Amino acid sequence: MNRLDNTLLALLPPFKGLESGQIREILDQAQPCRFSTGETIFGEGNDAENFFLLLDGYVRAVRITEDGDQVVALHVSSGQLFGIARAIGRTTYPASAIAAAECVVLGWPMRLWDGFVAKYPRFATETYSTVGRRMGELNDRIVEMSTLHVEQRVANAILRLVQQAGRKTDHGIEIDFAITRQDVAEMAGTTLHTVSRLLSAWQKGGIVESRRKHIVVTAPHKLVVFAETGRFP
Amino acid sequence: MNRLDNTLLALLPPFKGLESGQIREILDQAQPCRFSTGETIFGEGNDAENFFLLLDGYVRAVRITEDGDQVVALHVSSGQLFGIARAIGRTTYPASAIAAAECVVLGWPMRLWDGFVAKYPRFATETYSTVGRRMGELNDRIVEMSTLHVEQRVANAILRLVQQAGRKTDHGIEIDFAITRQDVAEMAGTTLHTVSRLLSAWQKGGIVESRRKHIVVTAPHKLVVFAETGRFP
DNA sequence: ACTCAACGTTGCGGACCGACAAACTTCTTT
DNA sequence: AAAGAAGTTTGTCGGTCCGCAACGTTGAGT
Repeated sequence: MNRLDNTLLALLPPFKGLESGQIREILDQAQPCRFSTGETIFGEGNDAENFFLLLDGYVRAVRITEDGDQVVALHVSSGQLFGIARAIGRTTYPASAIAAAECVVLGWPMRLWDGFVAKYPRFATETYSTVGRRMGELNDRIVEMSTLHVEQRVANAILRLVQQAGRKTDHGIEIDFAITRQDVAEMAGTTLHTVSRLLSAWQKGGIVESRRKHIVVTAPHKLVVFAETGRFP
Repeated sequence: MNRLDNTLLALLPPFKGLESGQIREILDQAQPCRFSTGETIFGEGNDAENFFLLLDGYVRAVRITEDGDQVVALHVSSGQLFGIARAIGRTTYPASAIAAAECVVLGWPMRLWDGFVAKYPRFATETYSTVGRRMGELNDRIVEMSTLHVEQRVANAILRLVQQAGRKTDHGIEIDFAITRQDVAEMAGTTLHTVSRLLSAWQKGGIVESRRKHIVVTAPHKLVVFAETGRFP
């Protein structure tokens, strides 16, 4: 079983270019783990005891406010590192990580972090560019929420999902994990009612098709134009 | 002149604990610079040729959308590093940096970055915790914008300013640089009209006092409660 | 097959807040 | 001192979008 992981790992950005001995060493220290949909991998505010690599599946990072509102901070797709609190100088996790689909995960105790950064140059650069990517995404969302209307924000949220978890099908690009209207609402900062209305309207307009917990974007280009301009082409 | 900087630098987190020889070395490579209010230090999207330390003053990081809307990403106060694109794996600046007051700045060419990270341990940890702090702030703002009303968002924006640039006066805590209603609006994702109305109302309620380009929070605690609950105590 | 819970849809009323407009104040410039 | 620019205040109007409510649909468990 570990043999599969071995070749797999060597292809991923953080460990690319390493010799098989080093890969073996990394794997020996890793704790492989499975999580089923909805399971919590770690909780907001917990001590950051481990850092993780997502081998397969999707992970959602969520934050919860005092009065119970959830906000989706980001989605992690396979091949990415997560729980890397240490990379931003934190000792606790800034958000909860919840499996958005069946997940296969490798975890390492945080005490190995400094060694990884020192020994594997790609690991360091990859973590920092991961942080940069996520920071850029947060920034973009703030700009969106400051300047755009709900319709456009929902469009952007769905486009972001498509980018991170899009899978081509006959009808268009499908989001590769179960996602509810409520989830989309928590990404765009609105209510499930509004999301439902918008998806219904877009379905009539031939932009998306959606069934329960599934969203397929049938006309991605039109959605992009709408997200940017607020009008359909 | 450099002697002053010498002792000054040794007190700041990134360079704390260094010997005077090392400080001298760092200073020799630095380009000191002044910027007056409103001047651009670097522009969004530009090649990240330098990284900076703010010795005195305040810097605003802003992003501009295609259709001309400005959004304030964050404020930098003295003693902090900025323009540290490299720390998040970027080769371009993600936002423009504009002097929000008279600024004194040290700049280093980005090619020195890796050396700094390797040679000065505090520099590395400090940059990553700076990134973490800013990321946390972005996250908080997203949560706010997703869940709170404009009134509360403006309150939070002002409290954030107070925290980063508050100066005690006889009447309360004053924001230490010139700031317009428009600026606050760009922080909270609203319009200057709404900010004006809110400040007027709060002034009548004895929470703030504001003149042209100046804001003094006279009852910080009340504002905190309002920011959290949406009601005045 | 039936039950129940989770998820989704739709209509309606109204609060919130942005857009437009106009006047006023403060500061800078010449 | 006068003119002008920049910043602020205040009012009115109307659209967006949220909350509430009720109902419909899908799927999982027994």
